[in-house]
This record gives sequence, C-alpha cells and structure tokens, in this order.
Amino acid sequence: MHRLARDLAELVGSEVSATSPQGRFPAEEVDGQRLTGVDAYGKHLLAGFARGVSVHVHLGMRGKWLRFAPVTGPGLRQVRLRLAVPGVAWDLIAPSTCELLDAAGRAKVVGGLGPDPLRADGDPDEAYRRVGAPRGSIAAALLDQSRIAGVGNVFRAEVLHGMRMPPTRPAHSLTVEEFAELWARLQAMMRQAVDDGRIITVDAEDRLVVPEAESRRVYKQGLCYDCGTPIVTGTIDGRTTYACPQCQPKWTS
DNA sequence: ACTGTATGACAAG
DNA sequence: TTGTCCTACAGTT
Repeated sequence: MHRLARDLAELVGSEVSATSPQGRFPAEEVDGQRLTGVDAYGKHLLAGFARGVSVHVHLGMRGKWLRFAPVTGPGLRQVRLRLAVPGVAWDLIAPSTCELLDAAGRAKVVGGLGPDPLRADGDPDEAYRRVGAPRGSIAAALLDQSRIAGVGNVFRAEVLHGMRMPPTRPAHSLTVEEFAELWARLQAMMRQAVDDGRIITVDAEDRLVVPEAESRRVYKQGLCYDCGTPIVTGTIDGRTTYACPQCQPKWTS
C-alpha cells in the first residue's frame, strides 16, 4: 500500500477526474477536485481532496489498482473507481472498502491502527506495548492491525522465520531486545517490498525475475529456504501459519 | 465448467 | 469459529 501511495502520488496536485464505471461509488462527490495528497497507513489508503473529503480504500485480499498510460479506453464494467488526469488513469478493482470520509472519519480509521513500521511516526515503543499485551501468540498479535499496522500473513510468516521464533510463542514473552529486532526486520522487509513492488524475501541476483512461487522462505513453501526441512502449516485465529520446525523450534519458558 | 483457495476484515453466533 | 464479501486464478473434471 505504501508503494501504491507513492505511485498514485503522480496525480497529486492535479484536478482529477473521478468516475465509477461500476456505479457503486459516489465518484461525483470528488470528480474534478484537486487531489491534495495520497497517504498509506498500514494497509489503508487515504486520498485527500481539496474540499476536505478523503477517499478511503482497503484492498482486502482481492483488490488492485491498475494503471493505464496512455489511457486506452473507458474503465471496464467492474471498475469501482477511476482516478484520471490527461494521459493517465488508475482503476480500482474489487476493493473490500472504497468510501468517502470527512476529517472525523479519516481520524477514526487512522486512530484505530497501531504503529506502522513504514511510517516516520510509527513508534516502536508503543508497538512493543501493544504487541506484547499479555494474551495470545506473537502470530496473532502481528496480524492485529490495532496493535501494529501493515503486517499481513506473508510478512508475519517471513519475519517470524527470520527471527527464528515459532508462531505460537506467547506475545508477552518477547523481551525488549527481541522486539527491537522484530521491528527492525519488519522495517527492512517492508521497505524492500515497497522498493520491489512485491514481497520477495529470498536472495536474488535479479529481483525482477524471481517467480512468485519461489519468492519466500517459508510462506506457502514446501521446504525451508534456509535448511531444507519440510515446512509445517497450522492455523491461528483462522489464518494459516507457516514455519520451519528446525529454524523455529518450540519455545519453552 | 467446475472446485478450492487466497497477501483481509468484519458481523453473527 | 464460521460465513460473507462475490474477484482471480490454479488445478481438476
């Protein structure tokens, strides 16, 4: 989402045409207004317009933005929102959320999120307090957006593997030092992903040509990238976890 | 043509 | 914990 915010920033400062070919978004409310900024907070995108209204987008698991330059035609029927300037169009497809928000609504979205490792204002001490709350596993805590914002199932699996920490490790058992390393690893991993435009955690000569199926060390892998041990999958709070039993041995207090 | 699954989040039970 | 959103794709029939 931070990568998208960066790319969508090419529209900032312009009077943007907004349409909803699909008809499920009141595009006329912002059509023709100047886009003042595009910001990412965790997995949320907020596009601010001149009159103080923001478009709030969450992609969920299926949403995507498609960029057309030059513009080859009107948006397809399933396009929820098209933001366009002469020569460039961005089409939003299948988002889980696309809504108009006033300043209060915007504050509510941002206020409901924990610190974001990719933001300058993301406070690791606050994240440690929230993630280390005395209940549940570190795996569950990492996906809780109100504790730390932006981490999804891929980053969770990959960062815990990098930490040599099993998903079942109690969140409250992490030391300050361990959390500091976790935060630093997340920052590095997520910044790299913003750079790459995708999540690649394996070593690669040419990051452009890494096949999707081989781009991670444990997530959706059969064997551990580091040691070759068969990856073990499980479920925590309804989400699949991936871990290497060799690299991430069971934690014993 | 059909089935199963998914980088997410929420409400209902 | 399950169902839902109701898209996309890989794998199977």
